[in-house]
Amino acid sequence: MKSSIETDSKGRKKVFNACDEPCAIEKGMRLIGGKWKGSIIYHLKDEPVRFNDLVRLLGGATKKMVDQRLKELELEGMVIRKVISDRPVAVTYELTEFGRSALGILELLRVWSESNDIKL
Amino acid sequence: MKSSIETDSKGRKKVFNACDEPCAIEKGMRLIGGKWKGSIIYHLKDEPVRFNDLVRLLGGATKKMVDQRLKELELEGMVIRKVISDRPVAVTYELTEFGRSALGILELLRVWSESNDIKL
DNA sequence: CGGTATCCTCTACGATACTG
DNA sequence: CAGTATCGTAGAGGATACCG
Repeated sequence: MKSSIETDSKGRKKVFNACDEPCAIEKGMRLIGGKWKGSIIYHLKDEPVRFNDLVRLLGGATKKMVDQRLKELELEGMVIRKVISDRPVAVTYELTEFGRSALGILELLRVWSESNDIKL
Repeated sequence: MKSSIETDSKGRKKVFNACDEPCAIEKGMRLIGGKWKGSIIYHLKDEPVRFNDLVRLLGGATKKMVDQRLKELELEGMVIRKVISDRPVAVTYELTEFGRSALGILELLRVWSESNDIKL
């Protein structure tokens, strides 16, 4: 098990441990966890979707949130942004192959989550 | 699509939309997402584990964090706390059937996450 | 339409010390 | 050993307004 120690500006220490198996889970969670992220990917499963449509589909997320998540997803290589036309401006987002490879997990999660009703 | 509006103490409004499919994903994420939660469940997959062992296994999580997550997991019915002995105090945590039912998702997530190396 | 820019709040996470 | 208590901070999330 590797570990590293960093010291912040106030001289406080932070320990980063690199355990292997479970950290793969933490890492994966960072990719598809986080608010709205999984939902966004799931909404793109069938076809490209335009920005404002996505905002509406998510129902409750602000533009800013969706925008942020989309940028993360783009950086991670899960989503591609495409400009369809200027004047009027039109942009769509679609999944990459990598993004598509996450759908299995999300589908499983969705089914599992629906099959039992935990209140919050 | 149902939606509700709440007003907080400062008179600010919050809109809660109840979309169906993707919200199942958000709901599921609340159960197994969140820092360390997935990892904790995954560490309990084979056998009951004692509190401090869990803390060590996670490598990097503080007692407080582990304690908090375990309490959430207990409330959600995914984990059971068992007092093995007093003097010396010994407690173990193990998965319920429900908790076990989440292992498939986590295993899939782990494999997926390991099979591609996204930095951060 | 597809975003930015601002501002604000709350809570999640963490370091550390202490207890039965 | 298995927690609780305290205190602190960064940043995630959100309401709202504005822009090309």
